[in-house]
Amino acid sequence: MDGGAMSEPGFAALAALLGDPARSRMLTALMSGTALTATELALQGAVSASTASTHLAKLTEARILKVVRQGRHRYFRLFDEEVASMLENLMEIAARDAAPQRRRPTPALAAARVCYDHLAGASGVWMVDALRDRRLIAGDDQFELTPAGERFFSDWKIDLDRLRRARRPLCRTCLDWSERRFHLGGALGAAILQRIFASRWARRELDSRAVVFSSHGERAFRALFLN
Amino acid sequence: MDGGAMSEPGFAALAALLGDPARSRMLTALMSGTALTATELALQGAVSASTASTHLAKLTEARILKVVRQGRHRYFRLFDEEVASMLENLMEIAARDAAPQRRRPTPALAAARVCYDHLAGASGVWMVDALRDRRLIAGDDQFELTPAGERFFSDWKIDLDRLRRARRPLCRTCLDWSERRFHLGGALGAAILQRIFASRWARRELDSRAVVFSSHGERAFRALFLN
DNA sequence: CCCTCACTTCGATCCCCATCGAAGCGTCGC
DNA sequence: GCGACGCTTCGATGGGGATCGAAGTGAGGG
Repeated sequence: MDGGAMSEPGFAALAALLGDPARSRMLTALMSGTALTATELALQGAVSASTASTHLAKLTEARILKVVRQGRHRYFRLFDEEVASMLENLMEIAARDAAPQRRRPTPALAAARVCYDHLAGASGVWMVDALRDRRLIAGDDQFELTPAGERFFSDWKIDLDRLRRARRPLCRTCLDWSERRFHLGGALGAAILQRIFASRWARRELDSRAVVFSSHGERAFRALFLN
Repeated sequence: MDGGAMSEPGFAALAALLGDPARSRMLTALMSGTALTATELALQGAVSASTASTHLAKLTEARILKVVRQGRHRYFRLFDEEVASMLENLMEIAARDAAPQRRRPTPALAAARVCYDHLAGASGVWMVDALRDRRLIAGDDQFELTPAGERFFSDWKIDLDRLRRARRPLCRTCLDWSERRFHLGGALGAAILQRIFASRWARRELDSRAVVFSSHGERAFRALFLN
């Protein structure tokens, strides 16, 4: 005998983790980008607190989630954008053959949705196009802020220095699998979405990743980049 | 009662399929882009023929694989580039936390590897850069052949008309997760790789996705685009 | 026309792991 | 401090599915 266990590709263990129904429900909930407590996730996963606990331990161990203790709560988030992106990818492929009749995701979701903590979907790639047209960002596959962009976002009350001090990259390309295009992730992408919510231009649909712009908000959002 | 079964996100079933060790070994073998018979895949998966048969039926049903009968053999392939790309993505994330010490894939693999049926890795994105520098292809996120490119590939004995007649898109961007860049997929990407092999510039490493250029082949390959 | 070969279907077995309740352990609020 | 709350650990249970060998189907080959 050669000693037993047959080698197994690295992605198998990862996929197996994602493949459990309860865990997948938890992850879907976390795709909204919000941090949730273990109890909330147990609810989302439709399992008991103890079961949820073991699931969350495994997901954290595998670096799919990260956890931060706060008082007697434990808040879980997706580990980072790359994990979020990978999940989007998986969802896209799954949706593809699950429903060959109605292909695209629900229109509302396609138009604007949150990917972890930044804007994705049609609105997300539209914004990238607009930013590049105005030369506020540059680069094809690796975005960079131009001097003009620097001024633009400072004027819009986004504290770029603070963002840069964070460990997280300022600009990051994040692939949108439904649009087959990049949108803007990273610290700046997150800050922009926060600003959009703070300005009440859009609100997050409850228990969903959809982002709904008010008609005024949409006008303001577009005007911001078009002028 | 609401009828029992708790709803489960679409990607869970997909991930569960990818999560089985035997299936993951089969899929890894198919990532080389070659079509394999059920028996060969049983060997790769290290399971009996009967077990492999049920696995392959499930993977085909889920449109992860497609099958073509040829005599008394059944040849299996990955369903399409998108599936291949999704698997690459998954591998990338899995590799990330599995081995935080040696991050990158083995240098040989990173330098040039086959992604389903076209060139990926550093060589793949290098080629895209070169093609764009010479204005043979255009477009940031959706490649298109320029008139110059049209002539170039015709001169290089690639029958573009035949490629266009195929149901498959000519140019397609395929995201390279190790390089964080696009490389060229689609019918043209596949034709280029075939040409590279036919010219003996490179050979495929056995039972691997690595593509090894000969020193002469590498010079020829680079010269082709640089001149 | 048999025999082989590639593959599938069937039936039985078995193991992994998701699941739960109960009990344990911190942390907060009073 | 004492309860209440949030979460984890433990032990026991059960079910889904991976696995195999044996038998069945169908396509070639001599």
